[in-house]
Amino acid sequence: MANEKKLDVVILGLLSHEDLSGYDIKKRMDQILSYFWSASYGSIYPTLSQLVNQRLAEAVKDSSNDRRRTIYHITEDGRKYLSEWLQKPDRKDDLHSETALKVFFGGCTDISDTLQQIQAFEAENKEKLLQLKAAESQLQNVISEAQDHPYYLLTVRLGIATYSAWLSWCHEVKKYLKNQNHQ
Amino acid sequence: MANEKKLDVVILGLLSHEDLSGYDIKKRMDQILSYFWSASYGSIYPTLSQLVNQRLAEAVKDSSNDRRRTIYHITEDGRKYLSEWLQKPDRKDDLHSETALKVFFGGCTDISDTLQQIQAFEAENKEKLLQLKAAESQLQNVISEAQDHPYYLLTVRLGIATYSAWLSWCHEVKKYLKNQNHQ
DNA sequence: CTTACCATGTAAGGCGTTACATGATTCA
DNA sequence: TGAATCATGTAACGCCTTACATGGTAAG
Repeated sequence: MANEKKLDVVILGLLSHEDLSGYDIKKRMDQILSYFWSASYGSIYPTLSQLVNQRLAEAVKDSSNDRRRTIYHITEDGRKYLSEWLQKPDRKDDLHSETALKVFFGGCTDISDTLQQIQAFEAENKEKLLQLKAAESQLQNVISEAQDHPYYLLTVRLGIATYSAWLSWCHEVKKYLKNQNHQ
Repeated sequence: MANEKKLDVVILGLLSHEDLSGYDIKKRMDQILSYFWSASYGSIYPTLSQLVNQRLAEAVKDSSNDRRRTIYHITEDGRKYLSEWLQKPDRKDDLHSETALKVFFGGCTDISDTLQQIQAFEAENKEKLLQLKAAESQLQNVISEAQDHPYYLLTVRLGIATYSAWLSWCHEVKKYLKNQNHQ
């Protein structure tokens, strides 16, 4: 099958800007990609070894630091591989939503249960929206300083658009459920 | 680990309305859950066996038809299990977006490549939005006929909200990229 | 008669998480 | 000196998809 695994290109993408350790990569992913991509150490380190085996990245010892630390550097082949992936028309965009599932099957439980789920979902979305708006402001201040910043900003805007839409939906669901509850 | 697998409750949810075969379940999921949940036969059939082993569902032979066909019926334990899951506060809502990834790393390739990705993404979203709006109209016509319809409608509204937001984002990205291209 | 759809199921293998294991360094 | 953070890695295990295997029925 065409490779379903995308962690390799995500890592190459991060390495295309700067050399990073496995630990750094995890941090970057948690900070800036987390709302539409995630990975654990248990997949990051093996993928890094694999990238080295395929000559898409090189392991470089970090001499600037006492700590045991391996930083990785993207190779020319790695850049080519990344760029080919960016040109491939295959894309998959999946939403896996347990909240949607719990609303969908809401008829099987009390309205108050579904209402609680929605309120929790709403709170999470508000929190994430705040974070993304903070990131947006920061990026707008430094937009001209690096070539990649406009792309980061566009991605943040996707997050903002998505969470805003979900928040509106939460209002709609709450309104409906509360109305039902009082009848 | 707390069970990550949710296919069992999805199937129980579908069985809570009507008895279904594995084949029916797949069809239902493709038709009405596909934009926020999916599954293949390779996971549906084993999960059905497992539900029977756990006494959450029963296998019933279908006598109304010549064809070999096993339909499944939810048990009281199954309903209890579903309802407990609906009350549990744990929820996970994940967006896995390769389009976002391709925009994020857009600086590593030509603007025209990213533009193409966005145009394809836009076309897919328009298509899905049309489908959901058709589903919305249908549901609004029969809203009072079954207790679950309002919940289905709310879920469809989530899809509409999400795809509309993504379409607006596509416009924004296109505008930015085209502007860059002409400078 | 052949295409499309109905219908079920298994095996191989990929992908990823969690838990575990280990140990250094920094800061209070 | 103890907690937090830096840092890497493996093993077990779970979940899921794809591909394969099989065969019936309806409609044109």
